[in-house]
Amino acid sequence: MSEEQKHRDDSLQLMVVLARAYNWVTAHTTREIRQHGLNPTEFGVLEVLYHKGPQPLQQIGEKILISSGNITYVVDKLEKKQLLVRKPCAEDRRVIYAELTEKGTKFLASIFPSHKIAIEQAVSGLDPEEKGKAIELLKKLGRSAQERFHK
Amino acid sequence: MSEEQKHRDDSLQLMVVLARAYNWVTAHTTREIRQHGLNPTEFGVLEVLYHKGPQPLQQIGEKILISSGNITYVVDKLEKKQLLVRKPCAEDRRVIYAELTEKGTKFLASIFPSHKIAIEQAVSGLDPEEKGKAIELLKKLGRSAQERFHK
DNA sequence: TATAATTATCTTAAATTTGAGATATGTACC
DNA sequence: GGTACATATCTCAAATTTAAGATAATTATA
Repeated sequence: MSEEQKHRDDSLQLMVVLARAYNWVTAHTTREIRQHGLNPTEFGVLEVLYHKGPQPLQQIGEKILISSGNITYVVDKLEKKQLLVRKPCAEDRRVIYAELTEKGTKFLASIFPSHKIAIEQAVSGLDPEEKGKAIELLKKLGRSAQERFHK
Repeated sequence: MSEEQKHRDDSLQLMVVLARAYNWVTAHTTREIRQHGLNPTEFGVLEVLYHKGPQPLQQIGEKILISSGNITYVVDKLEKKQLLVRKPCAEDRRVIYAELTEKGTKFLASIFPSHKIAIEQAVSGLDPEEKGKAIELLKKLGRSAQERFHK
């Protein structure tokens, strides 16, 4: 196959290996998360709040790419579990913040170490230098794919 | 931050940028797929059959990482749409193959070009050399994550 | 100010996915 | 042959997710 031909199929192959890598890496983290009684979406919401502080529901949904209906559903569940609370925004009364409770913060702090270990195990096939290169490329890829996605 | 500390967080960051890249790249392909009246899982099944030929249901599920119940459901839908047929295996009567119909093959052939364009658009933020490097790293990452995942 | 357009959240029904277990078949071993 | 274990598909209920539209609040514009 010519160099030309090789390049013509690169995008397709990149898509394939990206999907495969994502699926198998998340297989590790999903199993770990479920062991703590959460599903991946619930964990995603808690993780955003844990690292970024209180966030409007809307913005949480944007960060983890789920629908508005799903955000309502998941936040309801987490509120029932008393891991977070809803706080109406005083400046803009359409907006509602989600904020971790003390219980939620402690819970996240308690499961994060094993979550991190699961990730390290999942990606340990790359050495530090390769990880650095992969981070650089994936950052660029993700950023550009987002920019090129027009509603 | 020390080099040591930087490396300690590499795995976490790799996970983050991998998820972000995957989510935004698939946002492109998912929209494209839905325009043809399919959901991503249905497309995934058809794509496997299109590229690999008739496959036992079990093996389709393994390739695209979905549950056995889901495979039955999706194959039912595709069979109703007359895009594929079930074919019992003569050698092993537990096994059922899925095989594209002529309609299914033609359909895939008709949507694949625009699917490919959507992918090319999604990953066009990387130049050919970067794509090659990313493919190499993601291939290694996916393979090792799969190997390290023990049931 | 009034009107229109936009935004954030929620509601509801339908679609999708999973998980547990049922059924039937195949394989290994005694 | 018979028994235990493994495998492939399917069934069914419950969990999750989406899509469309309702409601309320905000912003932009005439």
